[in-house]
Amino acid sequence: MAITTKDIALLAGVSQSTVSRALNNSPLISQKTRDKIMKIAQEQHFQFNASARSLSTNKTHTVGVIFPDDYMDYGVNMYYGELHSQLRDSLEKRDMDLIIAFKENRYSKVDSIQRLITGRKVDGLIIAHNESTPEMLQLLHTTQTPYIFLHFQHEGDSTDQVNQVFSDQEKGGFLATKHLISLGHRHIACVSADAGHEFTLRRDGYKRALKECGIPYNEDLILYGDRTFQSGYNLMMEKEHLLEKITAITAHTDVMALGILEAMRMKNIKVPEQLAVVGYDDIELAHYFHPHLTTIHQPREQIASLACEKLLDLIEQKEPLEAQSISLEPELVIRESCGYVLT
Amino acid sequence: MAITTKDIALLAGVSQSTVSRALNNSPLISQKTRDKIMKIAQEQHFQFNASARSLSTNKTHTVGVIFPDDYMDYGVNMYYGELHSQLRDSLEKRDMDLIIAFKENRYSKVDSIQRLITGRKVDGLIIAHNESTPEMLQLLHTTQTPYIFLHFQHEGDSTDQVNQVFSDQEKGGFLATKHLISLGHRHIACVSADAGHEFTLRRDGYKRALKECGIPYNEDLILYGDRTFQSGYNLMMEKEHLLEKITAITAHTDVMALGILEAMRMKNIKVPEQLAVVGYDDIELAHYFHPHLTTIHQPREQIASLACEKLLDLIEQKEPLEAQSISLEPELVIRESCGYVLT
DNA sequence: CTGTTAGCGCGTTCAG
DNA sequence: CTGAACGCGCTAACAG
Repeated sequence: MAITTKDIALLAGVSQSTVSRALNNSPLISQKTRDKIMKIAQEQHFQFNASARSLSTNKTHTVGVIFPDDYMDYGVNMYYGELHSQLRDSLEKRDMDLIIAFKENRYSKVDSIQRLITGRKVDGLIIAHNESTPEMLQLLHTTQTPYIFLHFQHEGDSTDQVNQVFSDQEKGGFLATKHLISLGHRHIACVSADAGHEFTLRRDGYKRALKECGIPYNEDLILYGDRTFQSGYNLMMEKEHLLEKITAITAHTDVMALGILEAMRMKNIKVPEQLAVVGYDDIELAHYFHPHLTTIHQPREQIASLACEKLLDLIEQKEPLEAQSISLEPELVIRESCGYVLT
Repeated sequence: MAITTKDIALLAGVSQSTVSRALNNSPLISQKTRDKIMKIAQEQHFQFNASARSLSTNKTHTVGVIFPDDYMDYGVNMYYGELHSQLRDSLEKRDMDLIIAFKENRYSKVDSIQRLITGRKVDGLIIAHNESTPEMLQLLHTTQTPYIFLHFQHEGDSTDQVNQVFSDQEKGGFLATKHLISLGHRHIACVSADAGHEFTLRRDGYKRALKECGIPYNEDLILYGDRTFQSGYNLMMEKEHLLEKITAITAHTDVMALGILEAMRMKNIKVPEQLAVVGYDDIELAHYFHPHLTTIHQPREQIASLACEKLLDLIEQKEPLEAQSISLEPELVIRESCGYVLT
C-alpha cells in the first residue's frame, strides 16, 4: 500500500488533519510542525491519493479533450498533433492531467462527454470536434461544466453563448483565393472537402474573393475530396479536362495540395509555371517538398494555448465568466507554389 | 449536483447498498427491484462518481500512456499516431480511459510515472519511451503496478523480467540491407540516427547483412541524421562526394528516406535507376510519393494491441503473470524505390 | 434477497 | 495552532 496522510500523522506524532494542513500549505500551522511533516512526506515519497482527494474536493485535476473520430487519419493527425503539443505545455504549467477521448465509445456507444462529466472524471472539457448537439450543450450548461470548443466554430444561433476559440475559416479561404487573383489568375479551381462547416466557410471565402474581383463563379471548378493526399492526387489524375480550363488551384488542405503537386509531377506539369497551387493549414510537411507550398497558416499555437488558458480559468473561477467566442486570424504564407508573378 | 446512489435509493424506497448491487449486476437481488432501480437510474442519467468508486475499489478504469518528449515531432508523430489509434480501439473495448502523459512535467520536473502510480490515477501504464531507469523499474515492481513497455526494447541484463512488446529492430535493419544486396548493390550507405538503442540495433542489422554477404564494412558510409525529413535532405545535399561511391541507401526512418528522395529530385538523380533507397517504418506517407517507398514495415497494429491486451490482462489478474517479452517480426515491403533488378 | 455498518483517504468544520 | 469527528459516494462484509 501507498503511504497516506494517516501514516504520516503516526510517524510525526500529530493528527491526520494536521498533516493535511501541512501538505496543503494551510496558514493554520506552525513552521516547526510543518517542516517535520514535510520532511517525512519527502522521505516516504508521499503522494496524495487522487481519488480520495477528488471525492472531497470535487476537483480531479484533469481535463478531457474530445477529438473527432478521424483524429488519427493522416493529415488530420498532422494538424491535431500540433494542437496536442501546445495543450501539453499549458497543462503542465498548471499541473493538470489529460484524458483523451473520442466522441463516443464505438462499442458501448456511450457518449464520452456525458460519461466524463457526470462520472466526474474531469474538471473541464476541450471539445475539438464539430458535432455539437443541443443536448450536449444542454448537459454542459446544466452541469455547469467548464468547456471550450477548440478549432471548430460553433454553428447555430446562440453562437455568442458558447466558449470557443477558432480561426476564421472564411477569411482563410478568401486570402488564398485573393492571392491567386492578385497574381493574375482568373480561372481558379477549388479543391475542397465535404467534411463539415469549416470547409463550407473556406468555400464561402473563395466565392467572396471571386465576387469582389468580378470573376464569375463557376460551380464546376469546385471539387470535393476527403481531405487526404490520395483524394487530392486522384482528383487531379481523373479530371483531365479540368486542367485545361484553369491556371490555379486553391486546395483546402495542405495534404490535398501535396497530392495535387504529386499528380502534377506525374503529368509533367510544372508548378508554379503552368499551375499555381495554394494549400491550407501550413503543416510542417508543407515546406519540405519542392516547390515549397504557399499556404494559409492557422494559428494553432495560439488557438490551443488560448483555449487551454481560458478553460483553466473557467475551472479555477467559482462563478462562470461570460461565454466568449474568440476568432483568430489566419495568415497567408507565401512560398514557392504560386510563383511571384504571372504574365 | 449529480445524482448519487443514495438519491436513487430514496426514490426507489430501498437502501443505498441495494442500489449499488443493482447497478453492479450483483446476483444477490431480485429481478423486480433491480428493474425498478435500473429504470430510475436511466431516467436520472445516473453515472457512478468515478472518484468514489476508485476510492473503494482501488480501480480507476484508466490507463496511462507515457510518451517520449519528442512524441509530437514530425515523423515521430506519424508513427505514434498509428499506435495511438490502435490503443484507442483496445481501450474502448474494455471501457478504459486514457491519460496521456510525458516522461516528466517540464515545469515542476516531477516524474509522471511516479505521480500517476503513487497518486493512484491509473490502473496501469503503457510506457512508450526508451529511458527506463532502474529506479523506475524498482518503483513499478514494489508498487506492483501493471505496466508494459511499448515499442522500445528494454536494454539491460534483466531483459526477460520486464513486460514488453516491440519489433525486432536488428532484423529490420538486416532485411533492408539484405534486400539491397540481393538486388546487386555492394556500396550501400546507411542513413541512421543517433537517437537511441533502436537505431543502434538497426545499424547492427545493417552490419550483419554486409558481413554475411562478404561485403566489407565501411564506417564512412554510415551517416547520422536526427530522424527528420530535413536531416535526410540536408545530409544528401551536403555530402556530394558520397553519392559517387554508392548505389544504394538504407534510411532508418521513412521521413528521412523521403527527404533523401526529395534531395535526389533536386539533384536530378533518378531513383531507383541511379540510386536505390529503402526506408524504415512504413508510415502511410511512404506510399504516396513517387517512387513509392520500399521500406520495413513495423507491425504497429499488433504491437499496440498486444501491449494493450497484455496490460489489461495484468490489470484484471489478481496475481501477477510472468513477465513477458514479446518480439515481433518486421517485414520488408517492396514498392518502387529500389527497382526490382540491377544490372 | 435486503438493510446496516464500516471503511477507502482526504478536506473541513468545530472545539479547544 | 492542533485534534476529534464527520462526510464525500461507493463497495463490501455482516446480519437478518
